[in-house]
Amino acid sequence: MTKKRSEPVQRKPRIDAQRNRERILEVAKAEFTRLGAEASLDEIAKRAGVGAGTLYRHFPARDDLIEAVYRSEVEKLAAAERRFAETMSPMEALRAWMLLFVDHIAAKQIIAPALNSVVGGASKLFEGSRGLVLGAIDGLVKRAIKSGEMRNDLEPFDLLRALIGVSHVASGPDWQRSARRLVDILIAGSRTNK
Amino acid sequence: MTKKRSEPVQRKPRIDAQRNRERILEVAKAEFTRLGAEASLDEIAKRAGVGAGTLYRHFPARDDLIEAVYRSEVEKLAAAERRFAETMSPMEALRAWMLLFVDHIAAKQIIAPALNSVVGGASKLFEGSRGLVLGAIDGLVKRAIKSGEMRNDLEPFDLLRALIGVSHVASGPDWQRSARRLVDILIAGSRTNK
Amino acid sequence: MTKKRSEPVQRKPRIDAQRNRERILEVAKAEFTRLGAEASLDEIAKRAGVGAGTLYRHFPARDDLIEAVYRSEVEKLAAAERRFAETMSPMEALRAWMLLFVDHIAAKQIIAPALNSVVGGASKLFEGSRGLVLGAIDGLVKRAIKSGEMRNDLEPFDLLRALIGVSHVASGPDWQRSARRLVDILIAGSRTNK
Amino acid sequence: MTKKRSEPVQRKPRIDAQRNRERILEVAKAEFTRLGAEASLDEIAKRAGVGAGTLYRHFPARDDLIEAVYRSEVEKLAAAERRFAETMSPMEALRAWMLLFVDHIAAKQIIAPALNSVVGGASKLFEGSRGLVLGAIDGLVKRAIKSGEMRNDLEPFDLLRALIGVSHVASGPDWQRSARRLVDILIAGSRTNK
DNA sequence: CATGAATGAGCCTTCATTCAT
DNA sequence: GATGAATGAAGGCTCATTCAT
Repeated sequence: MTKKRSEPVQRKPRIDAQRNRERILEVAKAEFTRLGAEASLDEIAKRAGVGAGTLYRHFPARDDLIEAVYRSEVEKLAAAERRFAETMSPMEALRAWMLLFVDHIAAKQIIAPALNSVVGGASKLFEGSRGLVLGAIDGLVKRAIKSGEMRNDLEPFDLLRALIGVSHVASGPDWQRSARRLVDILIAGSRTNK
Repeated sequence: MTKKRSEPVQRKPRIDAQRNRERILEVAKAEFTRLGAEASLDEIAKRAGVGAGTLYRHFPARDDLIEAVYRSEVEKLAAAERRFAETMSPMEALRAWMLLFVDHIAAKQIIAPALNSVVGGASKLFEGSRGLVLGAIDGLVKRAIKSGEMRNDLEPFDLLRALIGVSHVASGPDWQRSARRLVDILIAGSRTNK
Repeated sequence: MTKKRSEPVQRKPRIDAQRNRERILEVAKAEFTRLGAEASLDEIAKRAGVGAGTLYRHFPARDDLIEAVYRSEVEKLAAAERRFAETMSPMEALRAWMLLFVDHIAAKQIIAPALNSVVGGASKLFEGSRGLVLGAIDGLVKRAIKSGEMRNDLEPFDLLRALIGVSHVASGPDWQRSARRLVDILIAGSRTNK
Repeated sequence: MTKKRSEPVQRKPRIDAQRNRERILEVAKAEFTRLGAEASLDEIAKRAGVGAGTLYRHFPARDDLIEAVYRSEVEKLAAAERRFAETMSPMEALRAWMLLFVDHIAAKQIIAPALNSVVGGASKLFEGSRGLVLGAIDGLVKRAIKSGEMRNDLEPFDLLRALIGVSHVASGPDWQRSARRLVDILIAGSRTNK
């Protein structure tokens, strides 16, 4: 606006905005991972190399930023579900997805709380993307039940809760292997008693 | 000078110190439950009806307060373990304790993180009481393995991690029943494949 | 929102940053003078008509503010030394500068302690500007010695120390004249015994 | 008062009170020396092994404590003056006393400010003991003037101010020798121009 | 007389959010 | 659209002083 107001120049168009948005998201993910959902927005803006105002233009409220970070992760999970369902046996696919979930989501301190409220159904935010995760686990579980390998009294939700719980524990030197063992216990506990 | 507006007059004897300490602990537990470990200490003091300085006299650092709250909970769990082990069958005792754990510890947002670091072994605080929880779960699991009902490849730690995870999820209208189902899945997954 | 109640409206341009900075410095100098280096930063901010945060943006640590105040004073002294050296005889210049030092620096309670640590060489802050004062007194003394009017066993440092001491005493109804007499004693004590 | 109110027991009489008072004074001097006049009274009480209330009983206000510390020092100086005056020549006595002053008073951060206000005549406290120092320096200077060795236009006050100033500078590795040189300059500047 | 618990004002500091440029 | 300065509300913590026992 401070430009000579006659030329319709348009030098720095959307590209810049888009680039900023992405940089912010990237940094935000890292910061939320490091410090949890309370990470300083000022710090995020600074690390992303933008002014505080710019961050606020893109994400008017803290939750908007959290959700954006969260959604990008969730989309990866949903995609994986489709991939696994096509290429693996039902129980294998379930197990693989559960492991991916833990691996991927764990240590990302916002994600677990965010998912938490998804499961709880409490929060307004995340409304949009909750379907993605729920759909994924639901599909996997239903397929496994249909195949007869899994108890039919199992609530997909419960499994999701358990996974979220396990993800919370992501810390300590050995947590990766521990998580793996836990997934296996969950799987074992979910099988039909042949 | 602006006193808590409900009590008549109240002396201020030495017993008050103890009473204050307890009131602070009580309020702190509630606040930590509501808001997590970041709850405002000033607010806690206010709700407990004491000056900020009084809180600091009793608990010079935030961690001291957290630990005190945490320890009082943990002691209840350890006591329960002894009770259960005496009066129930191994698997029953384990299940009962797990349920108690979830019921009791859940929704208390400091506890889970605190236990987390116990499991992770990372934190200096809680050093003192970590043995209590670890001992409890360890005893229960070992007894169940010895009885032949439980897989002998099970790491007590893993179960604790799973419980902590489940506890994290404490929210939503149905979480109590969900937690119960999860515990049963964990138990089922832990049994020997007869 | 509660604005300083005297100014009409005032834009809030970028120039304001500079203006704020200066206002803060001004107030800080006055407050440090009144109360010493422990003056309340909150109070300084309030008197300068800015929010606490603004003060902290400009001077992240108390020492940054102290140093800024200190440096602006010291620069005036260094400038005066150059002026005096050009226009006066050696002993006159020295005396004039000493009087200026006392007049100028005195009653400014941060300055004296700050200079103190300059002389002591102890403090990290002020590192930058210590050269200025040291250089000034050094130049004046060396010139006076060279002229033969001053004892050649005189440590410029000592004179500086004495001046700082005298500056400390700045209070009481008669201190200005007293300081003047002291400077003269110091000068007299520094002359060669013809 | 909470004792059985019939026996006139009197087990812990003045001795204790006196001992406490002295211990407090001792500790206070050390603390004031370490931290200046802002030292924590709580800390002083603690180090003296008494309750905060006890300190307040003996010294109702901070200034009362400061003055008490101050006075005990000042009395030593006054005593020294009498001693020196009897055993030394006028100028020697003056010089010795000045050195003692610097040695003794220096590094005791309350003393200098306290004396400061004595000289300034501003403060109500210290009223009582100001005469002691003033008397000492006055006596020494007058005697030296009378002997013809000292300029008769010298204000004893001025010398005191200078000494206080020099005392302020007490820090840095070399301050003792520097202070000594300064005293000599002052003496030199005070002599009659033979 | 001594004790030490309690109080609460006051200071420092951080940070989300707004807004003029 | 971007920038970054300004704001002000919290919150943490300390400490002088009072007061019940």
